[in-house]
Amino acid sequence: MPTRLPVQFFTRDVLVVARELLGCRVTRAGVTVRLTEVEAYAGGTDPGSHAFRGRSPRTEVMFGPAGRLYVYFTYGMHHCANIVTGEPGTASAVLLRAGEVVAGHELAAARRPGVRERDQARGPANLATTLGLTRAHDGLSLVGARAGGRVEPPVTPVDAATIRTGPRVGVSGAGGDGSTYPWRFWLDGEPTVSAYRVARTRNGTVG
DNA sequence: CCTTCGATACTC
DNA sequence: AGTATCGAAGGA
Repeated sequence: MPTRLPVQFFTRDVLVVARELLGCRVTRAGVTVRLTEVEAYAGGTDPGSHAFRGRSPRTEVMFGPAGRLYVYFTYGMHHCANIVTGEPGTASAVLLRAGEVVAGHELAAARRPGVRERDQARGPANLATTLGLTRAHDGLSLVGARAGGRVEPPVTPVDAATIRTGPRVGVSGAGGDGSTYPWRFWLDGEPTVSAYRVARTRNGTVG
């Protein structure tokens, strides 16, 4: 039996959970990814969070129990996956930004044909695709008996000295300076960590 | 390696 | 109108 992380792991402060998720293995739909990069979003108190402006049909899952997936659709074509954290009502979550495929390579390759193995789950939308996640899986639990996937602790413990932090990617500051907290966590030296991109606003559009 | 930029449709 | 992105194209 795999050693699945219990709901109590996720029902803690989002910054603690985000840091400890590094090196953990997420399994879903036949593919296992070892997480190398994540970001924390602190719900209603965080201008960078989708939940900052309160409840909506899209963000409903974030307000519920920990250990469930919050999957959103963005840029007209991409899905990104989060794991809900904290007590119900806090609406905090950890965005899964990148990982290394460690099992289910054939299925992963079928979902993203023609890409190098390193890039299979490099970037949040690529990771979601590799795990077969769409809006249809919003609310899917990774804990408990009815789970539709699982999260396991690292096989070999993560060396704390390799953990890095920095500003979150693509959070442009639309909510003000507060959206640039250093709440991105990654493992130094991992080739699967996504390239940092500065937020870019579309120009040339006239309303 | 780096940079810029278009695709695309949901959300508020 | 803005977006928690990606991949192609072109330059160094």
